[in-house]
Amino acid sequence: MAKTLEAVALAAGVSRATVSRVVNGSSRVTPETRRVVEKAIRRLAYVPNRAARSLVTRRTDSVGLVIPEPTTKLFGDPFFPRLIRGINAVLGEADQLLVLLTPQSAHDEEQLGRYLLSGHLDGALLVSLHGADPLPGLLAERGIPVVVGGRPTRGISVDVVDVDNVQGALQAVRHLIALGRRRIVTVTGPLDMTPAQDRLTGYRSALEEAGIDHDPTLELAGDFEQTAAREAVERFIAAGGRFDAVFAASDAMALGALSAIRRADLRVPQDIAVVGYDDSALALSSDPPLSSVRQPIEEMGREMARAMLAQLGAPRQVARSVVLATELIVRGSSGG
Amino acid sequence: MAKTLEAVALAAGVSRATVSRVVNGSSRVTPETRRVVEKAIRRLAYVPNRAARSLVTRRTDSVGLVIPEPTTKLFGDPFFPRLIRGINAVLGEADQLLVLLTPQSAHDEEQLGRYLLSGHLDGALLVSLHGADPLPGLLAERGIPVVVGGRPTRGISVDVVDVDNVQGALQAVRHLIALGRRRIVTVTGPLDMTPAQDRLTGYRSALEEAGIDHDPTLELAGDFEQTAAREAVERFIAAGGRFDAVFAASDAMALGALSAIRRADLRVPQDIAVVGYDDSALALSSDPPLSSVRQPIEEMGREMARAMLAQLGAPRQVARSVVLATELIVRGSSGG
DNA sequence: CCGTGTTGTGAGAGCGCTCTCATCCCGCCA
DNA sequence: TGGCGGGATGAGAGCGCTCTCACAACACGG
Repeated sequence: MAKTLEAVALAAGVSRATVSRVVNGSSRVTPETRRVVEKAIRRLAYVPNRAARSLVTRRTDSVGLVIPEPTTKLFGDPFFPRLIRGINAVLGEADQLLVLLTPQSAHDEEQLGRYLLSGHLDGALLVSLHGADPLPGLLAERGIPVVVGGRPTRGISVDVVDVDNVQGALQAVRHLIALGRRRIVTVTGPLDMTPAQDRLTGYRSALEEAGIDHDPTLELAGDFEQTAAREAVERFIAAGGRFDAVFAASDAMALGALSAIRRADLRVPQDIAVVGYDDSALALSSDPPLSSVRQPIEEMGREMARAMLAQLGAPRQVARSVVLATELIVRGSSGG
Repeated sequence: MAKTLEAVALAAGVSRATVSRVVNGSSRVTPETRRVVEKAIRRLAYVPNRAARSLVTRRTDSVGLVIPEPTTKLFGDPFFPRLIRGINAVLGEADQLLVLLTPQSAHDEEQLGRYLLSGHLDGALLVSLHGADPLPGLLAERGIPVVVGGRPTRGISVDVVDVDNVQGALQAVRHLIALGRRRIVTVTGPLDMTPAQDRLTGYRSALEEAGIDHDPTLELAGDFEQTAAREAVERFIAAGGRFDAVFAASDAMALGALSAIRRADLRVPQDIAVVGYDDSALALSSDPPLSSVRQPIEEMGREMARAMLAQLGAPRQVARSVVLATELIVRGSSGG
């Protein structure tokens, strides 16, 4: 039953220490001894006891992925599965476990802070925090390795892996401009979130570099959800707004725009070209299918895990920041 | 730094054993002693060392959630976040951690088997396995607590939490029948998966109880994806098939049907009423919005966690099976 | 007043592992 | 041939906790 180091040592005719050395792949062991030990390990199907190891090394070989409640709601789509796949692909190779933490209240979050602080987990991956979440700062301060996915509002000094939202929006709007569109409406996300801000910035830059005058009435406020976007576009049309394209900061909002446009008896893409953001399942299922900006979610997961491993390996250096490129997928809604 | 039991004992003027008793909420401690110890614990912000505890109790207080690769692809939508929220809500209260395992190959899966077997995790939650995955049987055999989400094909004796797919389909088709529809097409999922089978069963039962003759040509084979469904319905129409409603076993397929119907210049819901399954984001965003069967995903997570805790608490009894009810959400696509 | 039972508390032995030292062995140079 | 350096191995001490057992203290019946 109990496969212990001891048992392996006995079987291989060496000491515990030697087996330990072999298991940990470390240095000074004769090739021959190593072979013998490895055979014994295989024969006994020995697997090290994580708890015992943790007890002495003071590492748990597991990192937490913190998904705050609001986030859970926001992300539909295969965001999480993909992110997690990416994270686990890298973590798995390093023999690290991924522990899922889903604080559902401020109280939970506080508890979670203490939890992490007390060394139950080697580090924490935080995704898409809202505005001024104190968690990353708190943890980083105490020396807990932290990697944040998505740029947090506050300029805290932690490792960040982000998708280039500015570039994504830039690509989308450039595409519309290349199609000859000039009056391009954008529907933004909630502007207290950095992705929303960045996408708006990208939109503006694209217009600017094309020498198109900035017209604030073309910037409609949305919240990443479909309904508000539809209403915003309806209001815009009702107010007599002229436009020949829409760049929505999410696919759901693009669908909202689509339905407003259709009600106004305008055609997509002939009259109005539409581009969304996320390249979600929605994009493919809409009619016409939505041109959209694809984000490398899985890669983001991998980068987060890599950053974490780096921090675990080496004492904390300067905070690094990785920004991943996006890709514009052109489909029917922008006339291809 | 090191908040140990010892330190608390010292501070409270008692022995380690007594502190341990207090921490584990167990029996025989004078109320007064307990008070003193609790105060010391609070003052020192003591948190038990999980590794040390595991080492002696042989329990890790964490359970694994196994998400096989294919599953990851299949589930879009907030399926995972919701499931995980449900699981963690219950697990968290019992101070159990959720560890995410995402085997990406058969090799990984084998490794995972050994992993679980070697006592690194107290139990495993498995979701939506394909056909004859040997994992649940293997683990259950070795006495590892296992809870499967979604009924596996093989009749293995493990705890199962499932959503009532038969009932869901029944609700959907009854609704169509109540609307006066008689020639109801169904687009099925891949029939090697139990949800697909069950939904087909529900469809047939509904027809039968309404005394509508079973017509196999109305059962179109799909794969839960949009494209195949659209093509299937297109072929059906091209072949001169008559119908006045569609029940699709997934929202994505319902959208596929929708687009085929539209191309044939038929109106939804006037000519053809459509009902989907999953009540995903797709359902809301489609035009018209899709009537769809909603599944209690979060509740499913909670039930899975509860079943797991029950197994962890008591030695293995007879396998239990929990089936959760679904709810039909009626929207525009079936004419309200 | 002693024996017995009951209850709260303490002492101490590990759980399986890592890691520091000490030890041993071997080759090599003087 | 003796001494020495260096590399491979073993012995042993914990890591922080739980849990068994022994013990102390007290109540109570005979």
